[in-house]
Amino acid sequence: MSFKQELFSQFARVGKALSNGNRLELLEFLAQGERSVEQLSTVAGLTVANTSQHLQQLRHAGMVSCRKEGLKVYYRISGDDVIKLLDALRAVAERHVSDVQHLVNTFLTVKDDLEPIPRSELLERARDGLVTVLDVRPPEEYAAGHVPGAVNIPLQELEQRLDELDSQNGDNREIIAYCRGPHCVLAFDAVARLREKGMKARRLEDGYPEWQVAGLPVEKAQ
Amino acid sequence: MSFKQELFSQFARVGKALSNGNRLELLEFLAQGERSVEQLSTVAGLTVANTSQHLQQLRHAGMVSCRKEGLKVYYRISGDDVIKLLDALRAVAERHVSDVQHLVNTFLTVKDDLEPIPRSELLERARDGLVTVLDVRPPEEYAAGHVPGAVNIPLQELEQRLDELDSQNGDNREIIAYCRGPHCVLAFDAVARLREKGMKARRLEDGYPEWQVAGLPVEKAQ
DNA sequence: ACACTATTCAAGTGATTAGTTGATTACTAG
DNA sequence: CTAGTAATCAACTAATCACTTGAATAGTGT
Repeated sequence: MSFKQELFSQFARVGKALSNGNRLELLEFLAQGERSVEQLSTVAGLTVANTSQHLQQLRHAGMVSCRKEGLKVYYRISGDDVIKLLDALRAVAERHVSDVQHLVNTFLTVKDDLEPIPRSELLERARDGLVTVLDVRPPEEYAAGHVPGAVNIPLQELEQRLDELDSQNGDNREIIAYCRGPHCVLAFDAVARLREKGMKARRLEDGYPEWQVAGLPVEKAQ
Repeated sequence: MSFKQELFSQFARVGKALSNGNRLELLEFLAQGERSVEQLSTVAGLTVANTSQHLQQLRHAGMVSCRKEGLKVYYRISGDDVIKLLDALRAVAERHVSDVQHLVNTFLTVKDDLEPIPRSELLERARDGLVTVLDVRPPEEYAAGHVPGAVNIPLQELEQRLDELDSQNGDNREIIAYCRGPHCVLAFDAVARLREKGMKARRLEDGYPEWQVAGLPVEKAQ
């Protein structure tokens, strides 16, 4: 096999890693931060073994790295260039694949007004990795329990820590902010400030307590 | 099938297009400019039928478009975002896949003791008349577009046409060679041969497609 | 040593993919 | 109309891939 062919088939190895919808979904979740195999398997709706196999393919393509801590193995995206690659892929897909355009238009932009988003809808979208969820309460309250996958940035620190949101928020996804409850002003404020910065932001219809009481899944600091 | 899965499997369609070495090679050639199916099949060493099938897959993924003129069908990259995607793929492959690093090191950087020159720097120096720019691609590709002021001498003819370069190159100015892309071996080869002749030669960091996409000026045969 | 958990490995099945071959379509030139 | 060319289509084989299942490994807590 010639050098050229050898080289192209190595590139194709990275391409192969991107050739399966489930793997792309895993990558999207990993783009949010480090996750264990089990977390990934539940969130993607795959068996643990299957998830493990996909993760190993990604690892062989050099797109993710992992670290063992006790029983668990935590996977993470292995570099910013991988995020850039995923964004480039999305850009091509959105621009050229008409079906994607149709899907995105139907499901996203129609509902993209100023009104707050209901809990039920947030859950789906957050699980699908389509939105970034922002918890603007103080760290102690966040630690005691929060919407799964939510990023915690207290309102006072929002301006300084905008970059953190940006990095989690590759292609200007919508940010959904929530706080203590439907009459807590923290989230209103946060949305207003994010919109000033040109980001897409909306408020969750109500706050964490309502979420919890509704029996929706929560995450806690350990 | 859920919206989420639908969306990811559409993205995966683009990923699939990148999952085969022959298709990546076809894309590299198409990044130089429009090509007929037959041209592509000979250059990639595939049968015409096979090439046609690969091209159709690329078309369904929205990465190439085509145009029929008489008997021939000419394919082309369907947008700059596709070039960016290919570069992002290359970047990830280079940085993370150890085999690629090994291949590149073995075949390329050994021959490249002096650092390649970045695009931005070349533009200034060429404008100041400090360097001679050498395009070692075949004449057809050169005609379709090239770096302004570049001299076109295909690699095979380099030895015979050294005098042309000399005449353009009064006081032993530096020669900057470029070709199809950062992994195209043509420019490496050219630099090696020029150095054997005692000339000062370096390689442009990447190739014509990247130059073009970067929005830098290009020249075309009329 | 024991049970228990998170992950990986190994083997198998059905689906998908790459490539070959020969026929078919669309167009041009005589 | 006929011969010839460029590309595509259709049918097929071998290889690869996604996913499942059950067993194996590695680390924790008792």
